[in-house]
Amino acid sequence: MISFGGRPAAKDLTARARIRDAALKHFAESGFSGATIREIAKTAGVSPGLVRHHFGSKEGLRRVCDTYVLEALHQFNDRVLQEEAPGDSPLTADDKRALDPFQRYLVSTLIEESEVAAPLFDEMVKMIDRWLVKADESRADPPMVDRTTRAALMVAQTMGIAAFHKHVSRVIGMDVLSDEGDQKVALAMLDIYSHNLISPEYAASAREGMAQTAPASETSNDDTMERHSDD
Amino acid sequence: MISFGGRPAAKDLTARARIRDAALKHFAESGFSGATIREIAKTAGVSPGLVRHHFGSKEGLRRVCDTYVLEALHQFNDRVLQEEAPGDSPLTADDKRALDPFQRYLVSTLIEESEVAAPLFDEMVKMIDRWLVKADESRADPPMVDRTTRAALMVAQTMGIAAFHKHVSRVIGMDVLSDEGDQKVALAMLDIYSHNLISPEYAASAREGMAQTAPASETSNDDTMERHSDD
DNA sequence: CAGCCCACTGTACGCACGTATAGCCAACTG
DNA sequence: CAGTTGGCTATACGTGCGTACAGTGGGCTG
Repeated sequence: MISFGGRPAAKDLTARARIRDAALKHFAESGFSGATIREIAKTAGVSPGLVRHHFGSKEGLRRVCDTYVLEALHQFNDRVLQEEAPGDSPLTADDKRALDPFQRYLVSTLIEESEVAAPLFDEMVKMIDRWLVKADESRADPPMVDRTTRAALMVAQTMGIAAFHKHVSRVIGMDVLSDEGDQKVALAMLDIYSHNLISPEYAASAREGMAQTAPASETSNDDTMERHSDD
Repeated sequence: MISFGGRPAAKDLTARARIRDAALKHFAESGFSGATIREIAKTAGVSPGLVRHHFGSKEGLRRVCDTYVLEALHQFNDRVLQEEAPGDSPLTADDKRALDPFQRYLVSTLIEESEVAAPLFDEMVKMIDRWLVKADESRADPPMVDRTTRAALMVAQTMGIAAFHKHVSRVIGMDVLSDEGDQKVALAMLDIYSHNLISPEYAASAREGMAQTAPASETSNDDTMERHSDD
């Protein structure tokens, strides 16, 4: 069982564990390519050579960190699903708090494509999908698109808040990772998800409008980034 | 005026413009640190030395690209605000399509902190905020949090879809950048934003519950990433 | 035509990185 | 006590990067 809260003092950890923890920290803050073995070793209080000794290569170290986080998320997922409908919200405040340490690592992992990025994302989709099942029960009209698509988009949206938390913090004037900011974010999410930002009537008409204008894909998707004016 | 659609043939561009376009492309795909001057020069069909000749340094090249995109977004924003309530949706399909080439660049710029990252984000917040004004008019109860906070979170969410579009595409089984996938995403967003994923009753009770458990910030936000179990 | 400017190239320097390897030292084993 | 194992360090190698700089050729100006 991977513990989220308790932990032995840093000095009591195995050098291997200290390296892994340092790597989790650096990968989360700087990404995989941005982090360096030398800095990770310095944080762990060991020599760079020892990193290679224990993990073979930087890629090997990444693999260990990835599976560690994947396992943690998987256990967390199981625990949430086991509780079986604790309320109406997808996550309690405590649950969100427990995931905080891993959020930035998840973001970095998902953006730079590693092997476990897909399983990690799918695991989160599974979580939201499960929650959408219940949410769909209390709606009158059938959903416009399948549940999985909506779940995937909501996961991407949620991770977006974590990815750009620095900008969000700056705009709202408080750190979203602090208790105060987290509460404000939670309130905002409650508000957003409990109110229709688009009226159902307009959504219906917009759907029909879309069905007319674009019944099928027509244009080729060439490299759109090379379109700019000259000087 | 920066053109979004029309562009001269690649060979007719100034070498300087070709370098800038190549940089926009590489920065968008690989990020600033991931992109290399050598590869950018190769794409532009020039020598690496010419890049330095025209832009001074890699940082100077970034600065030019940043202001270019910032200007484009600013013009786009002005144009949208000028149209004054074209409908109920924040962006039309054509508008979204016009922003597509810059989305990945925006994501990369926002994640790696550059000087214009904050202005870019703020510009987008301004867009959503403006749209929220109208959305707030047609709701009965007062919002739980200020409009700016909700706007910032919605921007982060929206950018999250762009940031993780690869994973979303994999899960939903079609490229979200294609016409087909884009339409599906648009439909899903219409559905999500036109339905209450959380009942207002639960949201209200959850708000009161939160007010009790955490009336003020109490714990310090120490480094939460160093909490793990030993081996 | 002489002189100059400037876009542009080729080569080289210094640096930081991941990686490789030889060796040290404490702990365990017979 | 001799021998071996394994955690650990120090040093060095190769590579790719941003950067620097000398040089070149075409077009403009006087």
